[in-house]
Amino acid sequence: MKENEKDLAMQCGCEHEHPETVREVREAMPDENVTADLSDFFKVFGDSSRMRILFALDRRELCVCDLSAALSMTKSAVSHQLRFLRTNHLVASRRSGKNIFYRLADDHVRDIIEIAVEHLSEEE
Amino acid sequence: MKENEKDLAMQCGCEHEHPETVREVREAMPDENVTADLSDFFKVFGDSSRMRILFALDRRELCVCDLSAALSMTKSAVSHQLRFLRTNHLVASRRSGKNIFYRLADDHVRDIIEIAVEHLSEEE
DNA sequence: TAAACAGTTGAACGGTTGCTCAACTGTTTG
DNA sequence: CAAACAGTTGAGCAACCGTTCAACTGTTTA
Repeated sequence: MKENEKDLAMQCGCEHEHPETVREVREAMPDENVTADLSDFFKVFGDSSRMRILFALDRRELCVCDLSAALSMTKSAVSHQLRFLRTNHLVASRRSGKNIFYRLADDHVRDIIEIAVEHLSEEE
Repeated sequence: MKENEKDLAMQCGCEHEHPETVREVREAMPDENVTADLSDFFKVFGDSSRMRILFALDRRELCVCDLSAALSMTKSAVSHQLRFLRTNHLVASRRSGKNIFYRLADDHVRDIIEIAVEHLSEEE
């Protein structure tokens, strides 16, 4: 067993895995920043309150107050989630008098949800 | 103000939102089960360890030991995450002797990640 | 059949997260 | 300018989640 193969083996406290395979997969792995950014992005969709907000905004532009009424959430809770969504560039806003209207920021949201619906409908 | 409009207004402790809008959005909202299933699905992608596992398996079928070596995680941690992924039908497995090999279950994984990468690359 | 290895599982812990509450900013209206 | 309304924010709390650890199952091999 070569030195670098032994190193790889050390990683899991497991002595008999397949070193060639491990090295190949390791080298093909994207940078940790990339996978972290990706999972952070999906985290945004991974909450049912945010998902419901996205569905509502998919229908039409809405102010915080109407959103909170439509979803039966407090304005505060909605606002917290909207900030999250805004930070992740999924929604955009404009002020109109006392109201701030939110809308979906781009079409990726619709695309991604569409594929997810497809996947779920195929699950048995 | 009609009775049902007052009801909607009560929902957010806010008296002056736009009742027509609120009702329209409410009626168009998918069932709570649907949004819950969707967010549960995305939750699976919302963790960097699972994301890295998916990238590794996208490259090739792998046993738990090799996965854990390639990602520098304990076998236990990998196994817990694989169970999560299996429950959500994102990976499938086969036993071969002492090893259990995992692979991606279908192509939706690749599609979804592709769109996410696209979205992230457009963010400024 | 006993030892060695691959993988799974459940409990426990520490960190994260989503909500509530209360205080705040900013805009409009009297 | 003061009151009323729309929305934001930060602290605090409870629930959730990912890891570790140790004990376990199941397969192969000597």
